[in-house]
Amino acid sequence: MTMTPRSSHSPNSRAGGRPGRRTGISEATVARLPVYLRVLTSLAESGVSTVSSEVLANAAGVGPAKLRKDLSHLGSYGTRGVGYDVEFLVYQISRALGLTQHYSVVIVGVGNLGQALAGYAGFGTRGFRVVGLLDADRARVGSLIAGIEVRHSDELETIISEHDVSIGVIATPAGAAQDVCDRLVGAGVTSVLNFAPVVLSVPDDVDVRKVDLSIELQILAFHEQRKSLVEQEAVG
Amino acid sequence: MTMTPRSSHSPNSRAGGRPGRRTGISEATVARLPVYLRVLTSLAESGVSTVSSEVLANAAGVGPAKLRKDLSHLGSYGTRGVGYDVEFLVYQISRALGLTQHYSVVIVGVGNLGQALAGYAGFGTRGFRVVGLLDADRARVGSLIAGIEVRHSDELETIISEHDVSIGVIATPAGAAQDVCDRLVGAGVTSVLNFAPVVLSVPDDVDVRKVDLSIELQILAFHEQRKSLVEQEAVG
DNA sequence: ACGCGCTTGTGAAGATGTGCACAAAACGGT
DNA sequence: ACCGTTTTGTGCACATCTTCACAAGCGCGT
Repeated sequence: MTMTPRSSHSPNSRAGGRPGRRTGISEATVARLPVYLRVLTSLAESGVSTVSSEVLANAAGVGPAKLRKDLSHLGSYGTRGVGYDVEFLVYQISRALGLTQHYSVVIVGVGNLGQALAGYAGFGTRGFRVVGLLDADRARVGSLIAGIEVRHSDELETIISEHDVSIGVIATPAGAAQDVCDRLVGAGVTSVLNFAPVVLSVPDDVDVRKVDLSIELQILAFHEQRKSLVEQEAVG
Repeated sequence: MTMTPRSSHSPNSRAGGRPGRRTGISEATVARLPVYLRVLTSLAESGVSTVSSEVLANAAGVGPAKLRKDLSHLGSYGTRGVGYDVEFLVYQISRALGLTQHYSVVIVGVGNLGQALAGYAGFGTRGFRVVGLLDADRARVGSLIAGIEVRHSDELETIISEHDVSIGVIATPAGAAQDVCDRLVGAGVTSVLNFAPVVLSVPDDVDVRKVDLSIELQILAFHEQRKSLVEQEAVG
């Protein structure tokens, strides 16, 4: 066979290699920061100005020690004996996550899922702006979804370079996903959020995150099965 | 305050405590098995009857050693010097995940996302059957989505007990999610897949998995930021 | 029948993530 | 000014996950 035996077997790999060596923030922590951020935002709206690690941790569904360790990676915000200043912490987490910058996003595939994503509140707020809704089906082109006009996939490269898009969301059928991904990457996108049930292959300097409904269901099925096995054993 | 200081701070907790002690399959492995399963199914459809760990691992986007260790937890299927029999492995993984049983699923919330989920192919196949589509909005009740009639949320308990539903999918707005979750759990559901951007609290014997679009985006933003920092440094 | 090349399965080492327990620090009341 | 209470920040031990490296096993050609 002609294919290189050693293609790419790094999991979430990005350019450098080791996670978090530069920033000191580990992958696991990064995955939890958005949760803290949401809880904090909600607290701020409720007029709370200070939280303890215990309260915040409970609201976020983690242990207090983990929370404190996570936050300590950003710096020593927080006052001993008192807690954390909500607004200040919101700002610090936002900054750590890079949400003080603005990112342009294109969504490719305007089926039910694509429409749901386009309308999703989380996209509009917090530094993300959907600058393109693309679909291969000309019947859908021209319609307005969440105030954005659907354009044809042919315009993918144009839109990406016009708006300096760095994040692409793939909500196409499985068959089209790799092609779309290649075009996104070719046009300069460096982060991809993939909803299609396929494993995408990309260069090392591109990040891919996968959201896969059927995988989540299957994981739940595993635990369901385990529960019923335990039940049977308890009976016997 | 009257609330118990120690509420629930276990991460994905289920009844027993330690993960995988009974089955010997670790959480990380379980999360990858569905990926292998999909790749294998696709290979089987292409007429491939045998794969090596290297080929399968590349197709699944993991390293070969990890793949072999994962599979070794299910048993010693696979032949040294040859590889794995595709069909046999499909069966074994399906069995390990509990997909040889059938699960009834209800989807609550029939907005764009709920509709996308209802139509999603992964739900119909592989042991899952959507037996209920529920919405609180009477304007939507009665319409047909993916061949299933939308019923009113009031019927939640009825449908769950009639069909012995064990898995509930929450695709409602954030505000309604915890109430819906409580009702699902109250009616006997033991696994929940949550798409609403809130942290659900449930009894220890109920599994919750969360899918959160805005969290995924924020994680990508973090890596984007890190990339641009590295760039700057390279220039300076 | 035998040896050679290939690929699995796995022990052991290393990396990453988690939880405990306590010292350090800040506030408030006296 | 000081002491007690509260809560952070973190060193350390433990658990989990990943990766390496290689022995054990299998099939094929001779």
